Order: sequence, then C-alpha cells, then structure tokens
Amino acid sequence: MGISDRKEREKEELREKILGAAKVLFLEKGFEKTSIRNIADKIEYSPGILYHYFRDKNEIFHALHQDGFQQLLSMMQVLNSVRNPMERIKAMGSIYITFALQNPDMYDLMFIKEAPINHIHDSEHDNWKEGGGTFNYLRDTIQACMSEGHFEGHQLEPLSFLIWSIVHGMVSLHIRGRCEVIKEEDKEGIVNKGLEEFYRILDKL
Amino acid sequence: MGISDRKEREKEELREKILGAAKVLFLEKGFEKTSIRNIADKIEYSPGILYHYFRDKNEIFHALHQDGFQQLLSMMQVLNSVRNPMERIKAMGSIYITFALQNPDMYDLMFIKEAPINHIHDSEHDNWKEGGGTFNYLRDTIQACMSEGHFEGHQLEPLSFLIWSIVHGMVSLHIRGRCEVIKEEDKEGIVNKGLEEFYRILDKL
DNA sequence: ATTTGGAATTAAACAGTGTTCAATTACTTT
DNA sequence: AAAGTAATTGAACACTGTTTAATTCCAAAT
Repeated sequence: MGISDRKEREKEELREKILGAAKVLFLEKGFEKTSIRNIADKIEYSPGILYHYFRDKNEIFHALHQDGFQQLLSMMQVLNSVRNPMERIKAMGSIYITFALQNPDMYDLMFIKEAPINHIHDSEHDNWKEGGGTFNYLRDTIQACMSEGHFEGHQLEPLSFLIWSIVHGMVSLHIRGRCEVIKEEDKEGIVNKGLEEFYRILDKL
Repeated sequence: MGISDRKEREKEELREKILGAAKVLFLEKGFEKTSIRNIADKIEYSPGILYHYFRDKNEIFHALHQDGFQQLLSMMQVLNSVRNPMERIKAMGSIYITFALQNPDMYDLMFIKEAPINHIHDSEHDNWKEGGGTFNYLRDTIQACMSEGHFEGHQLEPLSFLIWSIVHGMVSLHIRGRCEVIKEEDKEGIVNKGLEEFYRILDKL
C-alpha cells in the first residue's frame, strides 16, 4: 500500500508546515499576537485545518516547545568535555543564560509562559522529557560535586532546584523587563554580572 | 467652588470603583480572562467609560500593581526588628516567598506578566517606586552585611540582583507550573525547601 | 467509466475580545 | 428656560479561538 504511505507522509508534511509557520510567526510576533488565522494564512490553508492536527492553539506551541529543549540540550553537549563537576555547573549556568538571552522568545515559551494544562495522555515524563533531561543532568552534576565533598549539609533535590532557580530567576527578570530597579551603571549586562557573583559563591561551597 | 470639588471626588470614586471591580475579577479569574466588559458589567457602566479613566486594559491592571507593592512593603515592616543584617536577608526571603505563595496572581502581575510598555510620562522611578523600594531595602541590607565582613569579593549591585533572582526564580518556576521535574518526594513544598538551601549557603558567606 | 465511501479541507458561524467614537444624556452656568 | 460642557452610552470595527455542517478531493469498488 504505497498510496496510504504517501498520504501519511503528506499529512506529516502539513503538520510540519503548520509548525514551521507557527515558529516563524511566533518568533517575530510572540505567542499572544500570533493568531490561528495568521498561521493559516501563511500556509495558505483555512483556519479550521489546524484543528485537525492540533487540539488547540496551546498544543501548537507546545510542540515548538520540544524544539527548544532539543536546542538547549544540544548546546549542553559541550559539557562532556568539562571534567570537574564544579566547573561543569558553572559552564551549565553560562550555557543556560546564553541560550536564554539569544532566544528570549523561545525561553519565554519554555519556562515562563503559562504552562498549558497537562493533557492526560502525555504523562509529565513524556511532556518534560527534554526539559527534565537538562534538569536531570544538573542534578547528576551536583551529585558529583557532593561526592567530591562540596555542598556539605545540603539536600540534593532542593539544592538542584535552587540552583536552577538562580539562573532562571535572573533570566526571567531580564526577559520580562524587571531590571529597571538596577542602578544605571550596572544595568547593562546585569545577567552576566549576576552570573559572575554566582560563580564567586560557588567557589566558597 | 464646592461643585467642581464634588465632581472631582465623584470622578475619583468611579476610578476606585473600576479598580475595585478589576481587582476582584482579576483575583478570581486572572488577568487574561478578565475582560473590559466584565469589569463594566460589575460596576454597571458601559464598557466605553473605562477608557475615560485608563488608557487601556494594561493601565488598569498596572494601577493594581501598586497595591501589591504596597502590600509587600507593609509585610516587610517586621524586618525592622531584625537587627542582624544576615538574618534580615533570610527574613526578607521568607517574607517575599510567603507573599508570593499567598498571592500568586498578584505576584504574577507584579513580577512575571509582560510589563506594560513604560509610558513616557511616569519615569521608571515613579513607576517602580514601591517595587524599587523593596529592592533598595535588599541592597541596603546586603551593604550592611558587607560592612560586617560578609560577601567578600562580591559587588553590591550584581549580588543584590542575584539574591533577588534566587527567590524570584523559585517562586516563578512554582507559579508557572515548572516544578514537574522535581522528584515526587520533594515536590510538595519545594519552594520552602529551596529557601532552606539558600539559608544554608548564606551561612557560609 | 461511473459510482461509492471516506478522508481532507473549507466556509461560515458563534461567542467572545479590546478599542474607538458619534450620539445622547446629565447637569452646571448663564 | 436656554446654552454649554462634561460624563456616559451604544453601536460599530476589526479582531480572537473554536466548532461544525457542507463541500471538495481522490482512491477503491463496481
């Protein structure tokens, strides 16, 4: 049955087309301002078609989501060459922030935007495979640090969450424009300056 | 001219009525789901009237903003009784997180929601007077810690930003539902567990 | 070659949104 | 009582996400 194969391929192609158009529009106009009709116009289909491929608007962008995690994860690959786990944490922080500052809209979608209500069918493990992947890597690295005698008196899971929060906090305050309170002379590049402070703290732990 | 006085008072009253209705609706339905017509219905006026008191929907909620900062600032008042600056930082973190967890929608509006484009007329100092107030207090406290010999080798402004980011990071990951990656046994109360880790780090600085 | 069946796609409608503005009402001043 | 001004309305505009009945398309079966 070569025909139904082709049909399925065509269906997949249209799905990709929708996602492609959604991504382009989303990256140039943002989530809220990208409408279903915008996407439909771009691919020269009627708006209704989108609902045969995705449950709703959230699901469309939820699919893009995964692309972002993939990208972040691939940027994290260079960490394999960083042997010292303490240095690896630093490198992770640096990569994380670089990704966020270079792809603010994608970061926003991945970590700041109101999370679409978890659909029952994809368990949180499926849902967050990539996002969780990065977090798991962080946890493993911190565990390695602890084995070396760092972070005495700390608990692994809460500490991992804390360290994630540090970089996420800086980046999200920056992306959502809450750095106005920073003194003028430090405002420029505040996220990287904050990261330096974080490094300094790590050196003492 | 008692008449124009009364008129102005009435105008102010309606403004307050709008804000009151907006706040109630916003706290029970959230920002996006509260429409201009909802607010107008609640106060039994036509939708158009809102635009004689506020530029747009953003400005209405931006006004509520200030209430939140006021509330947070008033919760911070107990800090006056905490003499040790290092302990004061901890107490600040605790209050900050308590506020955020008790008023997640308000916190969201204050620190996570897309900031309305700064209108030219209210400079950032006016705009963020209350928000900045809390940050200034944090900076002062950290400065006091440094005078006591803590945070050696650190820079005041970036370090203040970093510490703000820590609590903001945890809280915003929680509010926006990004804690699914946390192991089940630690998920419950992860923000407070993270705060404990932060305390532990502070003790070493 | 023509009919049939089923999937892909569409157009139109629904119920809502933020916002604007001409028209109307309310009320103070002359 | 008439005029003038400020407050308020209602309808309209141009959108939004989503649903669904109808239509088109196209391979399979007669």
